[in-house]
Amino acid sequence: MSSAPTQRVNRLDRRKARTRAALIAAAQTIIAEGRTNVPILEITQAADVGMGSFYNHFETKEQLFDAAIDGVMDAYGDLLDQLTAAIEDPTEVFASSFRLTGRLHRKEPELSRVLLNNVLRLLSAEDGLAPRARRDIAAAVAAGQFDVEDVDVAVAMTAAALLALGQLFLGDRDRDVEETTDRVTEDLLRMFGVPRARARKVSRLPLPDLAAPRPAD
Amino acid sequence: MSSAPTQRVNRLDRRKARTRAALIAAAQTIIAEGRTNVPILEITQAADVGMGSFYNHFETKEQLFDAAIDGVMDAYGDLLDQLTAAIEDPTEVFASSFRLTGRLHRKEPELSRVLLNNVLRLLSAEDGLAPRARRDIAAAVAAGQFDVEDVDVAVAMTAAALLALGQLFLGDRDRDVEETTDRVTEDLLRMFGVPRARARKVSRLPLPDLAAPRPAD
DNA sequence: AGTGGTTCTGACGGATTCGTCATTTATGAC
DNA sequence: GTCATAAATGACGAATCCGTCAGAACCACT
Repeated sequence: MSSAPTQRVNRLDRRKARTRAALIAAAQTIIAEGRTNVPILEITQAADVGMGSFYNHFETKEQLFDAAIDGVMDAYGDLLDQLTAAIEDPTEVFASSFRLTGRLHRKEPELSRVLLNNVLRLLSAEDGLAPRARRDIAAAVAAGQFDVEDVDVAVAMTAAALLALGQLFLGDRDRDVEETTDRVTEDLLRMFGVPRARARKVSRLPLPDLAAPRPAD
Repeated sequence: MSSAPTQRVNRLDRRKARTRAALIAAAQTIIAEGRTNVPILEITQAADVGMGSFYNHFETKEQLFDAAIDGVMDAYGDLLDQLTAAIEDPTEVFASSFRLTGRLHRKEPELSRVLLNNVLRLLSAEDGLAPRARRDIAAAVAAGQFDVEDVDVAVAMTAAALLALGQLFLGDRDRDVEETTDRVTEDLLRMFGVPRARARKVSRLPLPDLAAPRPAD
């Protein structure tokens, strides 16, 4: 991106976007704490924004929460795409994404809790991560590496496995995240028809570093 | 007056239990509709019970909901045990339970929604279905039929697969429940180390009839 | 600096919900 | 039948929460 002083247009728009972002950010931390059902006033205070501002941007709390979760999902999805951009082999892309997300349950506990507290959304085909999983799986199928009859089932099983991992780590803090995640990855790959030896190898490849995802400001 | 034989136990206790049961039953249908957040008054009215009675039995709505969900889970778990009591082979017990529960997403949509709306509880190791799954899986492992290194992982994957099924059926009403459920069952079994041929066969065996579960009165 | 448009703000009235409590009803012992 | 106890009941005051609105603050443009 070139350094263009585009501040010419919209200072007003930027102000509006800023308070909207503040609301969303506040909502994200509140969701991460599992405490939906807070009064609107508490959200606006956490966002350091006037009470009335809420209604300038959203009509209901649910609307705000939806936007907040979408934001988290999209930001994380973008990060994943970025981290796996260098990998060409479809199976490896899938495996890497899954393994990174499994590790995220420990590295980013708040993000993990957002996932767990919004399971249906994660499983649902519309939002955030599911389309990316579908894309990756479809690519592997097209390349003749996965043998799955029904991509939707595969997507659902992937999401489900992710949740299962999160729940496992939540209930047993001493569990080895890398070890467990990689083994489940291997199981998943085998479930998708990848030969045993290759499944094992792919799920043990070195991983790119997972930095903290940065929600867009 | 004249006859006082088997009137042993307190009529008072029975009255108390009855209103408690009424509250729980009302809460169950409300939960099934996905509408937590109703005022207490609405629950007591649905239960045909005085407003004040609520506080004779519970301190918070969450307490009531917890009891209600536990009740549903236990009732369904008991039903499952009953239906699979005649089967001796551990793998078949596991597969039958899973397949029955998959079908339940269509046959008992309300129960299905209870599951989906309370995912974390279903996944959690403490309550309801998870202990039974653990028991069945452990039995299959002990019999040398499952090759899983970590029973907790297997339990979590089972629960997650169940949720994935529910979500799939919710999002695509035309999807074939039996077909999809049985295929996922087969995948799960193979993931647990069951040989391909046997996995396929076991996940296609005839099933006992799934009648509507009857919560204890 | 003036003007018109946009967003921000917090206080307020109205509505909802809570939890208590005095009273009533059902039960059991005598 | 009388008394004592446990549970049920719903009306009421307290508390919470919502959504609006009138004015302040901010911004672009001339």
